[in-house]
Amino acid sequence: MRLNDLDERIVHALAEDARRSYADIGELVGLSAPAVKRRVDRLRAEGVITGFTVRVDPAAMGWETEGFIELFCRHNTSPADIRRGLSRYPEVVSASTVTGDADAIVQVFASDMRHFERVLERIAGEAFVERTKSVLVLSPLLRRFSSGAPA
Amino acid sequence: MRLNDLDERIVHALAEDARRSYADIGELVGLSAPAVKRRVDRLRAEGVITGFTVRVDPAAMGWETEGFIELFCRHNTSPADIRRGLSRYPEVVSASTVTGDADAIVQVFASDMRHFERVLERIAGEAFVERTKSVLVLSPLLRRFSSGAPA
DNA sequence: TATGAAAACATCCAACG
DNA sequence: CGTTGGATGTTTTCATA
Repeated sequence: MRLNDLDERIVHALAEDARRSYADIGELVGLSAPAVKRRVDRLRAEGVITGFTVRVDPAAMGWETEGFIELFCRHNTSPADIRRGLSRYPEVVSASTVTGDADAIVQVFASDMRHFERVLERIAGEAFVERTKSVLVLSPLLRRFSSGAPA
Repeated sequence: MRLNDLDERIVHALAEDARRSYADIGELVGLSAPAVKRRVDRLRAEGVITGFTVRVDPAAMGWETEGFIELFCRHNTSPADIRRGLSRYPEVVSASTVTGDADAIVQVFASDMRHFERVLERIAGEAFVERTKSVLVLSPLLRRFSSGAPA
């Protein structure tokens, strides 16, 4: 499922502003509005574009505290187990299994330090978790694309 | 800059589908289309909503390889220096200064391992970088919200 | 200060060439 | 893929609470 240059430029335009009109995008990439719509529809059908979402200032949503939690899991813990365990936490915005010492890296948004600590303790108490190591975000420097499935 | 219940429900509706019409959202939250638009306009003006973007399957974009790079920087490196240095890499999708041993955590998408390695070497060669430590993502388990400023 | 109704305007999208 | 035109959505104006 390879994208050509036109598709990439359309996706890029949508990444910058997903509410931009098809006519605007068409002007940008040299296509008519319906042609752009047809490509966007095709990209959605193919699963390249999985949806449209809003970019939000976390602080404004009351999420003042952000951090990463490294998970060291018990033996015989599958990625699916981790996923299932973590999906119940609304504070978890992203999680991945990784190479290296830790088994997974989990990104968490919390309202404040107390909230973050409470989430950390609950995650550390999960049956499949052996120990954790966490770092707090001081300043978010860059936040670019959005990917994957909705909440 | 506190949000009331109505604002939160509007933001939530947009987070699920940013191209949903104002009339649809209005029906959902019990407002007319113009009332929803005015609130969205206000949220944008206040910086709560920073934009609208598309959710993309990274693999479909040709980004098969994902990883985190911990940055250990030279003394007197400011967050702005790191931001400036990293913003030139299109492969960098997120970066934050953090507590703990490392100074910053950088999330990178690359087309394959060779590409990832090339980016890693170039970042490690930046003047402000002393050393790096990186892990590769094995499986992305969860990907939820989008936040922050556009590219 | 915030709302809804309505009108003017823009965009979308299915049909056709 | 582009053009067309009726349907749908957006945005301004206006009156009201």
